[in-house]
Amino acid sequence: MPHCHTSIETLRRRGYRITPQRALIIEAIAHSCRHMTAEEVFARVQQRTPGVNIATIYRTLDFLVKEGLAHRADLGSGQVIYATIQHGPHIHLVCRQCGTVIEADEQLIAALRVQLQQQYGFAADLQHFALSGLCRDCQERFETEQ
Amino acid sequence: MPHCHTSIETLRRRGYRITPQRALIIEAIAHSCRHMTAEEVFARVQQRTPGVNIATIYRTLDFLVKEGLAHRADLGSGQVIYATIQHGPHIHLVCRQCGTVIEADEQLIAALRVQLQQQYGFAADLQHFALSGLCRDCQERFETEQ
DNA sequence: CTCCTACCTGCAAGTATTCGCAAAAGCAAT
DNA sequence: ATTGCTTTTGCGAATACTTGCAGGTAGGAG
Repeated sequence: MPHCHTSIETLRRRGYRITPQRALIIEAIAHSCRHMTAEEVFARVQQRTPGVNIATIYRTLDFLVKEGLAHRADLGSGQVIYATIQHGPHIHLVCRQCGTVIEADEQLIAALRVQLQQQYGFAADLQHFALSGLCRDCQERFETEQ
Repeated sequence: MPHCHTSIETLRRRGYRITPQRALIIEAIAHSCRHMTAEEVFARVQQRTPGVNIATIYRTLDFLVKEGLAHRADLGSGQVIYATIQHGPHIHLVCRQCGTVIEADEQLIAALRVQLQQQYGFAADLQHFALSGLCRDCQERFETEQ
């Protein structure tokens, strides 16, 4: 599994310390084939090394996001998920009525990325982000209702 | 100020009850010229009618978002803001390193809206959403650092 | 291999947000 | 104006997340 080592090397190169806790957390989200909540990361880390504190999980996840080695998406109503940058890029379309999540292709926003960089000098993390809206079914319900 | 009445009428038409609390909260975010945090809405409502509970603020804000009468944006690190749909649409570009927020023009995502509707039948709330990334300065720091 | 120091972590307390339930109050019909 | 049914609210407790601080440890210098 190469990419947790890549992340660790990147952090070392930037002058951060590699603690057992950080290694465990990086490994946890790298090996998960899906996104994980903070609580799920905590459970997985606990399994291998009990005693790691939940505050460390939150701090380290935020730290990895800040360093660009993980992504954070707020799906609304308390659902916050984390994933490594190696996960195939995609968009979460979250219905604000029924909560359904559709995963859309990232190609849709390739043009947006370029424009944001050119016009605002902003390098957007568009690999893994959430959009709120209404799914097809809920749109229909809304129309008939009112 | 017409648009808080519009929101109230919409809710009534959909069969929801108009309580004094709801009216106050709708008025609060409608009259604010900026986005507000839940705490700011609470403060403003308290000013006029002490006794409204903070849980009601959270519940009502979520309710308004679900009904499409307000928007919610998570700017990261605990910053969650709400705004009415009447606010001019725009994108928040939030730097994940330094926290700076740039407000970008909504025109950039007009095409995306159409594509999401056509390909996924999804009506995205693109009037007021947040994107995480790196601002120009932090990109430069990253490049020189490593 | 040991020391040193700044960076990290654990702990416990603090803040933000949500939930369950009983009481209160819209509003439609009478 | 009153009744009745259902939705909302307030309250307190539970959960989710953050912060301050003191002690622990990674990793460079000697």
